[in-house]
Amino acid sequence: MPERGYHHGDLRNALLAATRELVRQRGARGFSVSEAARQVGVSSSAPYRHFADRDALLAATALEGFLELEEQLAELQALETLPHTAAQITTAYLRFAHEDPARFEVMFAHGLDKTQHEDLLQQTFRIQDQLNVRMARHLPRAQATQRAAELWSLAHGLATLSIGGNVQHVLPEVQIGELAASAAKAWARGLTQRPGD
Amino acid sequence: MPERGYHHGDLRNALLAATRELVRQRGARGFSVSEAARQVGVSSSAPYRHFADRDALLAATALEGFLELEEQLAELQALETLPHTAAQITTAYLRFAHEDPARFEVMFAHGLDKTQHEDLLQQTFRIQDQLNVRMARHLPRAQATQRAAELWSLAHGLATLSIGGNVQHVLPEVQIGELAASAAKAWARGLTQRPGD
DNA sequence: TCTCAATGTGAGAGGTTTACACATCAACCT
DNA sequence: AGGTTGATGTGTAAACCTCTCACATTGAGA
Repeated sequence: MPERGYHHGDLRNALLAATRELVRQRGARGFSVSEAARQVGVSSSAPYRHFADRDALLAATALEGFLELEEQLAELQALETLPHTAAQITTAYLRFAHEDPARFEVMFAHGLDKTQHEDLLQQTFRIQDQLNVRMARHLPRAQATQRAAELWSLAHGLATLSIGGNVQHVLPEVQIGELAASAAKAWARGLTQRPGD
Repeated sequence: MPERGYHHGDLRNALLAATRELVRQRGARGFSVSEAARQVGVSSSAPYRHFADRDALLAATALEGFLELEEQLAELQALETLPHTAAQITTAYLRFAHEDPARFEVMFAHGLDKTQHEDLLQQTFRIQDQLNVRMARHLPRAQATQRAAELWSLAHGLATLSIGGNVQHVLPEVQIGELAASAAKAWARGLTQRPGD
């Protein structure tokens, strides 16, 4: 590891990396700007040159998470039927959440006012769009947006409850992935059955 | 307001009330034990006679939330069909979440390790039971538990995304309640259509 | 070469959590 | 009555954290 001079050179990115790791270890609540600075080897006030405050640093790591989520959704290959597509998206979402639960929590922590962080809001829209496009392949255009929101809700609920350990204790034997696929397929089948009502 | 002597008399409850109000105002993150103590009129170390630490105080208010949620679910009258039941439960859940979003967040904050707070876990089970019973009215017994978890996930996802403002910005015109009912009914219809697969 | 804008440092103000020794008081036991 | 005691509140203080501000350092461009 190269000795560094007075200036770090890439502090912003180094802080983001340290933050992600710290959040992973100690959780969103346990994380502190000071410790991130310490880990990177700068003074505890240095981070404030790059991030307005603690929340801004967390928001920036949340943004990275949203970008990654968009990528992972984009990589999914299109499937034939709506039920399969719904199950595919749901399980992918679940996988992402389980990869780094603490960061996933940061991404949706209500503490971060998304209206204060325009970029976060934008990225949220792009993910919605991902889902819209995929729904539009199997549904009338007029329905797509609402249905996409429904699917997202289903996936998100599965993810958060599962991460929080609320499902495992009740259904230890069932794989959460199977449950997700089953719920998504049921929802999808129900859509095509009686579009009205 | 009566002058109080050296002892408060009902500090535990007073703290719970103050905590709920503070969490409602400043959010879970903005809440501090000190401020709750100040508000109640005791020294900042007094709360630790009643709660092991900050998290314990939050866990206790979360528990109150879970008890209230169980009550509200218990009050729902049984309906004829599965789709109607699913929609009814989902909208009730949503209503509860919107009543006090910050407390709802505290209830499911991953920061609180439910395995550390046995009572929280227990109450979670009782809510699952509520749903199980209602599902069992319309489905084979063997399915009920899993289906209840699916329904809970759907409702929970709708609630968290809606609270976080992730749905409103995408679908400003659609009432979140309608979206919830629609999703729940679709899911329910899909269940009865082709139980297998 | 000189200057300046960006970036890092150190000190410090003000807030928080929590431990600990001590104060107070209601209730209970003689 | 009078004394003891366990529960509950107080005050102090240590260890932390966020964030501000004046100052130091340095690379890059004029």
